[in-house]
Amino acid sequence: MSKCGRKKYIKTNLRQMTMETIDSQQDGSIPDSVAESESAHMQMQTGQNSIPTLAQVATIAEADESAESESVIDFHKRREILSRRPSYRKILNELSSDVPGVPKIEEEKSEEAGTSPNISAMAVPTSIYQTSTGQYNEETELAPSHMAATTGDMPTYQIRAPTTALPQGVVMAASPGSLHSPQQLAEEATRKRELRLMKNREAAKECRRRKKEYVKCLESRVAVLEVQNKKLIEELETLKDICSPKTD
DNA sequence: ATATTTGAACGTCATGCATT
DNA sequence: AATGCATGACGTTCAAATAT
Repeated sequence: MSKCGRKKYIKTNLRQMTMETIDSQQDGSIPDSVAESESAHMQMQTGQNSIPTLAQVATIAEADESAESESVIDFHKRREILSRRPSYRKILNELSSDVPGVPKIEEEKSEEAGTSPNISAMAVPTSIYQTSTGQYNEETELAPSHMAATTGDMPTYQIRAPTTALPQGVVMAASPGSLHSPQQLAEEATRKRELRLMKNREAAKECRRRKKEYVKCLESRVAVLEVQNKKLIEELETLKDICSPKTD
């Protein structure tokens, strides 16, 4: 790891979560139906009635850096506090059913249908790593250990078992029953894992795309409502003037 | 000019939910 | 119950913006 220290990540996440907290608590900044469905959904799913406060998050961040023996407990505490938030797609679709002007996030079935059946046969080399700029590098097999999140240490790196045992893009059609040797079983497990990761990778991309769409949608709705609000205020002022003319 | 911060995007894991 | 999908959370990387 070069310039990215762990504190930075905590800080970054803290900032993000703070913004979320502020956003969700601002009066009027979120349409009521959204806010209601968010909180309702949150309670339904997690049994919690509040979003973590800044102080809570800060405490968590500090606790994260404390003694190693407490790290597992901290991790679970943190998990509980940072529990799942309501699905934005659900919120938007609920919103759109209430408000005719709000478009639904569509499923893009045509695209999905084109890709998913062939996904297992896609020849994506798993030893290639795509950078954020879109270029592909040879993967160095250095993967961040997720235990780093629980220990509070600098992220440790573990050497991954090379995933190049199989020719990538070649999907073996062996049924589980035909696998005998431990090596074959291991290969099958690796293949399944790679397939799962690839599918999840694609799902995550799609999910982010939808999320961006959702955010854009909300932003445009805010813009529309602001204009509407302004007009109504102006109208109110005009009516006030008419009803109570100045007697000078 | 260099260091630091910030924001966006990514891959992976964990988990809730719907379907089979 | 098993399975697959969708998505929140997390850690990581990179580039642009900002501070020194």
